[in-house]
Amino acid sequence: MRLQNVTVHISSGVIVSNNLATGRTPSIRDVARLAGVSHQTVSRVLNSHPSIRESTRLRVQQVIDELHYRPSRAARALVRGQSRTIGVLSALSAEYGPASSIAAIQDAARDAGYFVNTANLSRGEPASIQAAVDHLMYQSVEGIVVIAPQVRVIEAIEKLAITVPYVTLQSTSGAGEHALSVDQIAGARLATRHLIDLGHRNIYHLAGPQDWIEAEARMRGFLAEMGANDVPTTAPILGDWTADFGYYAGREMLRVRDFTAIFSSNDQMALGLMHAIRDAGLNIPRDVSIVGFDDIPEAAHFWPPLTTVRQDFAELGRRCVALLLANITGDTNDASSTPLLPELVVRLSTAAPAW
Amino acid sequence: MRLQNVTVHISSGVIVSNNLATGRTPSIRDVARLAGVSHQTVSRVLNSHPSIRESTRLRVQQVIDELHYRPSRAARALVRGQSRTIGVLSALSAEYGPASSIAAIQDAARDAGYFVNTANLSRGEPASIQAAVDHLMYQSVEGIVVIAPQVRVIEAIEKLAITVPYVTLQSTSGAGEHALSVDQIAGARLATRHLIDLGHRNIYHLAGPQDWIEAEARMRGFLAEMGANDVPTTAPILGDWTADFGYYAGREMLRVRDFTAIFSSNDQMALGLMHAIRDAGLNIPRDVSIVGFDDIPEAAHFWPPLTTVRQDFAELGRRCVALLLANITGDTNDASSTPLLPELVVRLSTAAPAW
DNA sequence: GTCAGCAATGTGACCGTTCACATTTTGGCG
DNA sequence: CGCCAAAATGTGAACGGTCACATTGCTGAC
Repeated sequence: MRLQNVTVHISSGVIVSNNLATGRTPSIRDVARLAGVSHQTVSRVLNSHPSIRESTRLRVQQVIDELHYRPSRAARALVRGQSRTIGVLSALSAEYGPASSIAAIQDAARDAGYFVNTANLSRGEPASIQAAVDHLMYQSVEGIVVIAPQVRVIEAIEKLAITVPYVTLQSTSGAGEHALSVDQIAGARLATRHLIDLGHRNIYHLAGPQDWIEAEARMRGFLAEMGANDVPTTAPILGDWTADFGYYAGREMLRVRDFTAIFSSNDQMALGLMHAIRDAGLNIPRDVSIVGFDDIPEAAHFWPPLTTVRQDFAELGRRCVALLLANITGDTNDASSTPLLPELVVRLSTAAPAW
Repeated sequence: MRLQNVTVHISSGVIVSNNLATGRTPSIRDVARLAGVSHQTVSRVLNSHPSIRESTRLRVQQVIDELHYRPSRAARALVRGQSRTIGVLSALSAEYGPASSIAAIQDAARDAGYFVNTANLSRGEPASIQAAVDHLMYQSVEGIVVIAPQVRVIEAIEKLAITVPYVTLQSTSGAGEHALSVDQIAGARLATRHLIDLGHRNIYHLAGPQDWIEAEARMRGFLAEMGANDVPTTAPILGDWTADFGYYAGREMLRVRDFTAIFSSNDQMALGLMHAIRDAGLNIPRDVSIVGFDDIPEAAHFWPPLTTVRQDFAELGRRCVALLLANITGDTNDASSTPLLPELVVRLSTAAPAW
């Protein structure tokens, strides 16, 4: 299982077979020697330089294949001064949304010839941000994608005066240059408008954690749409994205049953809400309508199937990489121009109010 | 946003301030010059060599801080011949289980001073495995964690004769040396036994995709427990892990309603099943009992809350890294000794059969 | 007072690639 | 058949660390 090196055969000082004398992994000079050319010619073959005779190219390539030679990434990075690596700074990386984006980022980066290194912020935040960024910088990443759109994380990053370009996913704060996101406000307005159109007037909003930028954006969208339709609002409840919280929040809310609909800031909390509402013996959507956000794959099979706002996490991840690479190479920023719009998916958890 | 280099001030050939003459990022020799020591002394400070006078260490450290000097990872990797990077080969990386494990792997690796590079297998499988492994090998990873426990992936990897240690997560195939997993068979037996104990005799099994090792293990556990209790079985249905499939499978199964319980190979499919069963006007658990597998965070809020088998993905990820690093450094394999056992979580989706 | 021995530091080579530049080969044309 | 530009290839020096070994300074035992 661990045969790291090419086997070696030396007999009376003469190298037998065309393997290397030493047990090292082959280098560009080994290839050169065996192919009867200079190391530089091999380098040119590797980088498909135009002025290489086809016959030479073939001969060198053959030796490369025989030796299973791979150029050393370290040596290349050293002399070129670039690592071809981008970093991802992520919180909640086990959640559906971030995980989907990360997967897409990795694919897109790989297609562009880049490597991806991820650092998580799972543990207690304070120094952890600094540590995570350090980890990435030590890896000499050429750029960073931030998928931890909490205000304090963004602030910390700006304070760190990072020396490489970075892009934040999902943040709708003014910073246009290095922020990319699905329009959360538009999505929240879609959801709210849907409830209003159905005839609801007593609508609660179960929001995400206060310092999450997207939670705040969804809240703003909710309030804006309510205001635009002259529907009075109560203060949103601040949750933590989990189904557990949704459940307990739902139980609290049901003590005073003065609403006919709830717009939840994500699908998990909506699930918890639905659980609490059913526990109370109420029917969804007859007694209470529920709208979620994200459209996780399970949402279509909740009971009842959840009306929610779909956003394309994968596309977001891809655009993010495009924007970041454009920043790195200095190209024009093509990708972020057209905004990414969320979409309302109407299922069975919403209906006109019974009263 | 992109001030890559230290600013430079030169006046009449004399370097003003203690910055570098060139716009380069500082190297170990720059630090040495400014601290009035040799580059080797700086190297020793960096690697906390014991025989360095405290005063010297302090002086060097100060220059390092002033210059914001960071050792070049590329140069270090080049001369040491090691990258301090491990690769993760993953399929379904957006799913809860794999995503949790990946996050834990990253944390554990970071704590051990390693970097993690992930390659996904999302696209069409055939050449993609080779490409993904190539990607990782080119990154010169020192080891690989495989979280794509499909038979063909494992086979492909073994065929590739990878020159670095690798560990497969979740595979219960005999290969003890580089396989680590929660005991899937035991978990499946727990779930099955639970249904049998409740009095069920007509139990279906909705399995995972055929070539997934863990799907096969759960199926084997199911069959073993059924056999041990002399309960006749029908052929398991092979699914694809998604809630959508669970839904359609459920609809098919309900055409002939000859069962009182279903053991689903994961929670998502169980959710789909429950959806289909309710659509048919049946009650869970009165008419049909359902057991899932994984205990995703949402399972507790399904309707009804899902009885399922919990496995500790995070712990699995951590152990995986421990095992891999032990393999890399040649240490004794401490971590994998005690098996990781899954746990039955009984909620409300199971009950004694009504008939 | 000298010298062994260790602590602290310095010197030069080397890792595997690319870069800038030098040199050789090739082919077309007068 | 010689000449010249362009094509093809070669040469040596970086890149920024670490390694092996050399050197210096200091302490203490005889």
